[in-house]
Amino acid sequence: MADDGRQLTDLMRGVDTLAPESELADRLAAGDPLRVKLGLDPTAPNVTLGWAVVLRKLRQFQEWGHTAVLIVGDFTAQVGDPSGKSETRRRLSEDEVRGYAEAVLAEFEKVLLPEPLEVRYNSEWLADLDMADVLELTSKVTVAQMLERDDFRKRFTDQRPISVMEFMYPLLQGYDSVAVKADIELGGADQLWNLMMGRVLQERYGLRPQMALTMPLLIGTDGEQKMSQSLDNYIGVSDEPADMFGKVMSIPDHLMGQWFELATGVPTEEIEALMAALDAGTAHPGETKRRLGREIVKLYHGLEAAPAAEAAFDQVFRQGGVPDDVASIHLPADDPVWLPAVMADAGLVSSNSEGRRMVSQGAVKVDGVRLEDETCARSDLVGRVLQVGKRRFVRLDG
RNA sequence: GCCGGGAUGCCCGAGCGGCCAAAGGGAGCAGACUGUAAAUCUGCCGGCAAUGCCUUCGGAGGUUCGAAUCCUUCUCCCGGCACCA
Repeated sequence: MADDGRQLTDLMRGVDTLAPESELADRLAAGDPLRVKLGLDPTAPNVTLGWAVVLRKLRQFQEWGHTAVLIVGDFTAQVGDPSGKSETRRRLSEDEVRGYAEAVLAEFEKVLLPEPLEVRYNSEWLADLDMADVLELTSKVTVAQMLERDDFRKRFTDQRPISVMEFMYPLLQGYDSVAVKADIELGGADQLWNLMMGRVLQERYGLRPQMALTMPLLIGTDGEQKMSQSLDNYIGVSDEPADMFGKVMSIPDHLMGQWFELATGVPTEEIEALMAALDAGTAHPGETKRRLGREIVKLYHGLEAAPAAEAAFDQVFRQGGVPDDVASIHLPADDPVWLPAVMADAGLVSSNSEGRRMVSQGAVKVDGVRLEDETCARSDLVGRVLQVGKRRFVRLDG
């Protein structure tokens, strides 16, 4: 196969860890399509760019003809993956999980190819395990092996609680690999240990053990922590183009390299050139970041959406203007009008007090003119745009 | 089961009878600066049309002129020890 080299290079782009390292090349050379497993726990309703890093890797495998085996962890979501967490995670109800699963799957389809794709719910096999099966499963792994995992060991030595149920999580995830006979499993960098557990279990169940391939964790818009919905530092793949672009523009500069690499399809050599230009000072960071924003918007909303998103962004931020699609509200009949209440009613601020603070801090503008007083003649407001801070707008109707 | 420790605002955390809407930090918001960002500086950060008033310190009672602070009780969490057909 003349393509083997190219295929391997392509598949290895951005990869954090591949274990065992040499096996993938051999398997690709053998020419059989691989069963590529990716498990997702529907614990939140959106798909973030962080998730998309792994998803897009899965898509790459599809593009080379391998089968994507998507495991919806409807069962495991109710256990809760403790990976990287310092404490026991809240358990989700069945209804929550089902709702999330549907929402998340719909978003996944935007990234993955329809073929070859296999979607499986892990309750299919996990819900039917009886006690004998469970004992069998638990007999395959020792407590010492469990405690090799960093977060478990840490909690153990710190004398913080670890429930036995949490020990079950990696076993169940690993059992998924047994059930679907995965050849390779993808995941975020924090999943490596869990993926290796799948490998161990497959071997003990007499199957060919899977490979593990992890992607680095995308840092969130705060520039500090991994992107996640619970930290609210994320961009969702379904975010509106303008919103998506704006959020990209707000990331710290030092994230650009990683984001180009992991969140766009820009070729590696080109990214290197971009980064080199930044280091050399020959490229403007702002311009480079705009490129990043366009690339990301393009990926999820199409080619035409990118320039439009950028223009909308400029209108608001660069020119301090007003976006095109501003919601309208009706002013109360009073005259003069007391603005704090209007802002609170419109949801621009959380309370009248907050509104008053905004006025006193000079954050409130009417048609771009800073407001000095909380009250304002009605005639000066009708038909104008009320702005709070940089990005909250509302049009005032009579 | 026994012994001990704990529950404070979005989070962490001080307070231990009045000076407490509650220190400090983080997060967040706003303003200045900028590249839009980061960094930095400044301000805000329970509610109320407001020099005051109202609701907050796990729940319910009580003591007191006065309680986040003291007492009783309940709920929940944590640790240690014991027990385990």
